[in-house]
Amino acid sequence: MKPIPEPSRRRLVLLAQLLAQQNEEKITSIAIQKLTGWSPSQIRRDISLLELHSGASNGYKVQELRGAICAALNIGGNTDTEKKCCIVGLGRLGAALLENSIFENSPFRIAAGFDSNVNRTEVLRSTFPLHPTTYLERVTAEEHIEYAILAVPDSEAQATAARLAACGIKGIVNYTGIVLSVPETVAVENVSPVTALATIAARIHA
Amino acid sequence: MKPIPEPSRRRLVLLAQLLAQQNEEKITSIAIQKLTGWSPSQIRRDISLLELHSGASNGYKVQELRGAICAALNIGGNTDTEKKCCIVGLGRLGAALLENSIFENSPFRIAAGFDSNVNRTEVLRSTFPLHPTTYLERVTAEEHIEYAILAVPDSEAQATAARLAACGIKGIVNYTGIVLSVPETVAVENVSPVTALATIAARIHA
DNA sequence: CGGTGTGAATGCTTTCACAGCC
DNA sequence: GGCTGTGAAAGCATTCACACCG
Repeated sequence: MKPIPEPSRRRLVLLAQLLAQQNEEKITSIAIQKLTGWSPSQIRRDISLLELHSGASNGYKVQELRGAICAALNIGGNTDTEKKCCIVGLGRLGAALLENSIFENSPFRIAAGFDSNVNRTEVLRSTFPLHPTTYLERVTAEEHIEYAILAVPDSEAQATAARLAACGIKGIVNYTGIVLSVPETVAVENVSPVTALATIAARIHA
Repeated sequence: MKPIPEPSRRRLVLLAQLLAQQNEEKITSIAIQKLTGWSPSQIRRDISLLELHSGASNGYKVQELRGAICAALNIGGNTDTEKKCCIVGLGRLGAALLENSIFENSPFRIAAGFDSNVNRTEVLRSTFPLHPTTYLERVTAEEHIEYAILAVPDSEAQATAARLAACGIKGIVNYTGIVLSVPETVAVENVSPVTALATIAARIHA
């Protein structure tokens, strides 16, 4: 399968999520437009990239389509494609993510949490082990952790990201207010509230 | 000034943030490449959209450039362009954002928090007022709140987003796992950990 | 009909390459 | 020499429009 362009990928990820929330058995590109605002031809083009060829001529079967998207983007929900993640930084924000229900029904499983303050790793409760950040390299290697959620204080963000990159982590979800510099082998998604607000504000007037 | 295309806007928002973290007095497009991975010609093109014409021929003055970006994207740090926001949903995640330091030195000011559980609004401490969600319409109008951070449970996400849209909110930062349907007058930025991880995972293999 | 899938056309974005400036 | 700013070319993404299918 040929590579799927970035804008389509981002839409397909959201589409997969949206289909998971759907009750109907079938859905048309026009119905998807109503939910997302994307144009029907764009939606059809995105889907055609999956080479699904489900041939159906009046709408897509919701679950089949969702399965095809997950397969193409390797974000399948079944356990054999499960991806291991860790949370680095267990302050208020990081600790809030320990709530495991967030990741239920997602292909991601949190396999470890880290904080440089040993107190926190001992006091907090969670369904997966918490370690001092000193063990970052060892645990990520042993557990084959691929993704990281970064929620350390801004002052430690860049240094921690560099360590994660050195561990061979494939992607970082960045909740810090810092713009990270990492090798291009590491994908970063910036989701700090301030960055997100600024992105929106820039769209409004600019 | 002509409208700035979306990909450029997203990069410029990050660039502004990155410049704020910089110590040097000047910076070149090549130095920015080292930090971000973007190509120098792309960076120069993005900056040229600002019509800064600072004419300098060996690099940009960091603070001047940052100021120009903030001005063009209306994300200025000075108090008169300050933008008011609210946090809706004060569970673990929403409550974590009460930590006001996150928004320090940003052009955004949290002016209110909401939760449907009156207990939480009374127990939690914060530097701005917390209200029961019943008052959402009233308070957003009185306080002229423009942006919202949505951190309610998934089951209430769509309904709450609809209410925010009806209030005339301009943008929503969505920390829920739900894909929101809102009128196109409302900008949405999806930053739930699961969506962010999925976007990254899709990039890796696809 | 009401819908999908897809060449072909259009419209954006990125990259190239070079004139102009310090 | 090293760097910016920008026309012009190349490369992508989106939209159009229509053949085809149930």
